[in-house]
Amino acid sequence: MEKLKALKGFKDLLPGESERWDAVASLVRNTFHAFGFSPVRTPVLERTTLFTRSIGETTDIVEKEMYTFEDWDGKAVTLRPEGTASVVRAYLEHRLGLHPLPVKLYYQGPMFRHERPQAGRLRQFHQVGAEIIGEIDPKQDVELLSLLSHFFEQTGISGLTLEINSLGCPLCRPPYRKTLQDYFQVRLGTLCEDCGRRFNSNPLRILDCKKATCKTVTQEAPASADHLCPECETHFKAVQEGLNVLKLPYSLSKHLVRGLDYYTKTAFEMTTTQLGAQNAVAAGGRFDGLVEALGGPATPAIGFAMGMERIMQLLPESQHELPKLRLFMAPLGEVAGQHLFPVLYALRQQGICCEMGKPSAALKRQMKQADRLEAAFVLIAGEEEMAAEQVILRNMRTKAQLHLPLSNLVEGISAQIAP
RNA sequence: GUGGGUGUAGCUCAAUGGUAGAGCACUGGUCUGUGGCUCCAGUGGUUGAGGGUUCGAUUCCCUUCACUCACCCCA
Repeated sequence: MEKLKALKGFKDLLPGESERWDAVASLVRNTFHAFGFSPVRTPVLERTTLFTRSIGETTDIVEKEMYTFEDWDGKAVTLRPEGTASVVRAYLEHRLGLHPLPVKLYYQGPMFRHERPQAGRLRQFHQVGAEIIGEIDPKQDVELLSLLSHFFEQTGISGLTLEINSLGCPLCRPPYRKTLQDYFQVRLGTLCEDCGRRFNSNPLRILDCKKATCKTVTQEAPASADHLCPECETHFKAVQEGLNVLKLPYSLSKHLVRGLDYYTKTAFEMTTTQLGAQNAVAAGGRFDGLVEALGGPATPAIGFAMGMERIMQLLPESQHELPKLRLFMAPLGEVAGQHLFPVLYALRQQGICCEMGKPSAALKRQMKQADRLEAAFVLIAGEEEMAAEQVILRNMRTKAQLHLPLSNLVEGISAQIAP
């Protein structure tokens, strides 16, 4: 029989690692809440058109990476490859724009792209994202970046760089794109094969080609930040000033581009050098045209997404610590076992993490089990103790033992072992 | 989709053209009601799968699959 196993690019999260994910999730909750963001959860399955209209028909994601299939009613549906489109869809569907603007939302959950797995890249991966919808003010850009920066500070991850750029808007991007194509037109011979393709499909992409030969060509290429319309230029300047006021470190990256079509103006990435080729830990930008493109009123917005798997790889070891077992109860014989069983339940109801051994097992064996589970305390209830209406409570670290009466046992235990 | 690397016990890895071993882990004993340490023993592998060469293949060759890294793309 064929061995059953998880699909390529899909991973199980086992005890040990799961707790670390929970810890990061709760850090997300606290941090994002402090910055005024509310959580949303949207379905993982959406109509395919949501993504083709938002991400862009000709992007690689839409063309060859989406898990798309026909639903029972014959309609094309897709496992979401990213989160922003769904959030905007929900924003429009539930008329969240009727709330005071801007609306600030965040989400976390699995995304799906059929790519070849490699370091920091899976087919089911997890993102945490935040969006500010309904406000064009560059202060929103700065607020969002301050959240990003503060969050990573809280994680203890070091060695991150915030890079920013401006991609322009529908007014200044087309002429810039033309300028760029003119520049590359006469240099096509020196570009790599991939860049030859990009020249027509997405000339901006040539700017972040990794090949050395292309890099020498792109070095002198015109930068979008130098070809902005007055509005975009003012906006970009204001963002930089805002970052300076908050003393947030960043660097201007003239050749930073985005993979999804909906981005405008401010674009940014949080990168690391410790993760191999997949060096972006978080990325995002302004998407002032997306809400309208999905059928809503013209509404400016900005957001980012962070890759959970990449964050987990960078998280310092100190964050791995697991909660330990507080109490292990070792009954010797059925009488003790039956007496302790309700006590076990009562202690757990108080939120105390405890386990109980098998009454038929020898004390030595139960002690060993308690040790393996890293129990802080062990409760020993043998025949002698039961006859004397008491139990022994042993502190495993100090080896100190004391007797507790059977009456009011739950209270007696919790008073002794409270952390 | 393209290219490179690697597949031996649950984990980390040895070894040899003559049908496999260690450490860790696990189970038990040493220790008749008190854990960690020591020592001893035990469980555990059709050497990823299929085919070929050979008297004989885990080792050499081919194919395939899986994992992995990189390209592409992207968080």
